[in-house]
Amino acid sequence: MKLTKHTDYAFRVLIYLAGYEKDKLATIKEVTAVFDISRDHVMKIVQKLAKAGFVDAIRGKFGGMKLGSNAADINLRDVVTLMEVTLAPVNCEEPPCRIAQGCVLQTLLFEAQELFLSHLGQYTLSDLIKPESETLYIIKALGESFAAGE
Amino acid sequence: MKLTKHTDYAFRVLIYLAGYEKDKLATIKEVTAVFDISRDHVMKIVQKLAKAGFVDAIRGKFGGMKLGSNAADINLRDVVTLMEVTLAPVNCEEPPCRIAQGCVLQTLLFEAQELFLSHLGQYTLSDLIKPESETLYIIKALGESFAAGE
DNA sequence: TCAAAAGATGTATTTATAATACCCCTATTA
DNA sequence: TAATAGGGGTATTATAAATACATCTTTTGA
Repeated sequence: MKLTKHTDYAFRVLIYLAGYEKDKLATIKEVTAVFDISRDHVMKIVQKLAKAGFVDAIRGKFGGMKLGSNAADINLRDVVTLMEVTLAPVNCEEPPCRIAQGCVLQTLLFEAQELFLSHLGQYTLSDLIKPESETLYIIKALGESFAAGE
Repeated sequence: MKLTKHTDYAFRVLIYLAGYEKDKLATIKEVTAVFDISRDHVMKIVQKLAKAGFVDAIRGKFGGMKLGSNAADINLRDVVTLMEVTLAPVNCEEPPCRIAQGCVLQTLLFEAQELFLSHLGQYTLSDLIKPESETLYIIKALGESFAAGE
C-alpha cells in the first residue's frame, strides 16, 4: 500500500518548483539543501521527471530546473504512475496462484486501485499550491533562507 | 502500491476455506500442498488469521482449520487491514518533510487510500466464491485431488 | 580558451524489510 | 503414549529500495 520514497521525493521537488515564480530556475543544490536529500538522489529523481517532461532541466552555468509545463497541467496520477515501478497490488503469477483463474478478488483489487489512482487523477500540481496556502508561504520562506546563504 | 505476499496468501487460504463444505476441516498440510507454500509460512499466516478470528484453528489429532465465521461476515477490507503492516501511502515524518505542514497532497493521498479500502469494504469472502463460480469449482477439484493422495 | 557551474549517467554499495527456514513446544485423541 | 495437528520464538535469506561513487557532458563568461 505504501508508495516509494522516490514518488514522495518527486512530489516534494515538483511542489517546490510549482511554488517558485514561473521560469525562475532552482538548482539541484538548492533542492538538496532545502529538503536535506543527497545530491545523487535528487539527481535521479529530477532526471526521471525531466525525461517525462514534468521538469525542464537546463545544463551549464546558470542552469537549473523549472516545471516543464503549467502546474495546472501536471496531473498527480501521472506523477505516481511515472515514479512507481510496480503498480499492481498483487502478482498472481509469481508464485503462480492455483485459484487465479476467474478469481474475483483480482478484479476487486484492480478496481480498488483504479479508484485510488483516479482520485489523484482529479487533481494537478496547482491544487497543491493555491494562492494564500500554507504550502506556498513555506516554500517562499525556504527559498529565501536558501538564497540568504541558508 | 503493492500488497505484501502475506496478504495475498492470507486471501488464498481464506478463499480455499470458504470453498470448503462448512465445518469441514482443512489441515496446514493440505493448504501447503495445494498452494505450494512452505508449512512455516502458512503457519504464520494462519496464526495471524486465527488470532483475529477469521479462522478457527483446532489443535491435536484430527485438528485443522475452518473459517471463524460465515464467509458473508468476513469483510475483505478487514483482511487487508489485518495483514498489511504499513497502510500509510507516505510517511511525512521519516525523513521529515519541510513542507508537510498544511500539505494538501497528504490529504489527497489518504483520501485515495480510503477509496481503495472502502471499495474492498463493500465485499466479503462470500462474494469471491459464489455458487457456480469458476473459483468454487477449482477449489473442489484441488481438494479432491489432495484427498486422493495428490 | 578554459575554468567554473550546472546537470547526465552508469555502476556499486548499503539498508530495510519482506519472505522464508529452523527448532522445539503444546494440545488432542485413538 | 505415540501419532497427528497446530503454536510460537528466533534466525537467516532474498529482494528491492535507497543511497553513494565516479566520471561524464554542457554552457557561459572572464
